[in-house]
Amino acid sequence: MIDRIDRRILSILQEDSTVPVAEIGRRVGLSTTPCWRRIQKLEEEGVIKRRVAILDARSVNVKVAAFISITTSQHNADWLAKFADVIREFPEVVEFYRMAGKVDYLLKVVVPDIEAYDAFYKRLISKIDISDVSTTFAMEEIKNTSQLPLNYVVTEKTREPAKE
Amino acid sequence: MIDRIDRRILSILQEDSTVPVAEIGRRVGLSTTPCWRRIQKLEEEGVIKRRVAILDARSVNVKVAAFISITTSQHNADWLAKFADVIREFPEVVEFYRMAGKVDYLLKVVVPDIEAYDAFYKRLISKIDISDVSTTFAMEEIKNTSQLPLNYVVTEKTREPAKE
DNA sequence: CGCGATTGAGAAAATTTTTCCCTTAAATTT
DNA sequence: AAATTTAAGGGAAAAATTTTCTCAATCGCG
Repeated sequence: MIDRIDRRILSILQEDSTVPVAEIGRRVGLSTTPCWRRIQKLEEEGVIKRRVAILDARSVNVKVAAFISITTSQHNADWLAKFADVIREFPEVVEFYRMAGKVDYLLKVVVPDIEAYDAFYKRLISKIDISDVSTTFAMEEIKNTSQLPLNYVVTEKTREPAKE
Repeated sequence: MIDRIDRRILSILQEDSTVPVAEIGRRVGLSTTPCWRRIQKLEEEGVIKRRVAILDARSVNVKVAAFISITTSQHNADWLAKFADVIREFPEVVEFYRMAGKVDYLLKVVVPDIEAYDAFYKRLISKIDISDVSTTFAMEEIKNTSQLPLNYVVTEKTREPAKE
């Protein structure tokens, strides 16, 4: 079970995973070893999934983000499995959800520009047969974070009321 | 300018930032020092924005993702600035875009369940006056990665044709 | 009360990052 | 084409950090 100290550790690592364990320990009031063990445990339990470098979209030339809403008449597991496999092949697709409601699937795609989007789109529909598609483009990215809110974490005995 | 080696380094770090510099060097055919210097440079230039821990949404009790489409009659910079500030306060909002087309803004929000979504929604509309809102829920997260495609990176002299 | 079980701490070992100094290769100037 | 600067790589050593090991304190509970 995650406790308050774990939560603070997670908060720090979500923000910046380069801070040394000793420093994390200092901030949460622990010495290096127990702090290190907690982090280790959080990794083993899968609470921490991975540690990654976050790149600047502009620098890697993907300045345009598009959201693609897909509605399909196909609703069986096989079709979805195939669809999912195809999608996973495209590195441009950074998010992919099955949705409730009118739209069946939602994709977030990143590409350099509109032309590249069009090229991507053609490749996509050539690979898989989808009936109804609609795309909207993001003009401005106001917020985009990998940090999940930690105020809903179930800690020892008490559910905390919302508060970061 | 980013070259092929840099791109391979970025690819490795995007996937797993815990691999030692010496090992990265080995994989890209460099010794530790020049590899380390390249990484340093990529950080200074802002190509690498940060290094973070990615948490498991389930483990931190945010099992539901919702997309909120907002249409407003307000279209001036002041209103947007205020709106953006309000939104940034909510840790539940992990993405926030200004869109082209019918919908003005798109938010991605993560919460534990539908009730929590409703509570969030009430807090949101109490803080800011928005006219037209529509929410759709993700039933299944099929793909969600922080890894940007690197096939569009402009490397020395030649633009690479699409190929991961 | 005592007895595991859990959690924390300090010191030391192992690994990794970072610095320093030197060599090579490429580019630029004359 | 020679000379000179500039950029990039490499090895070894220093510094910092992670990881292991051993031991002490604390807590829950029969």
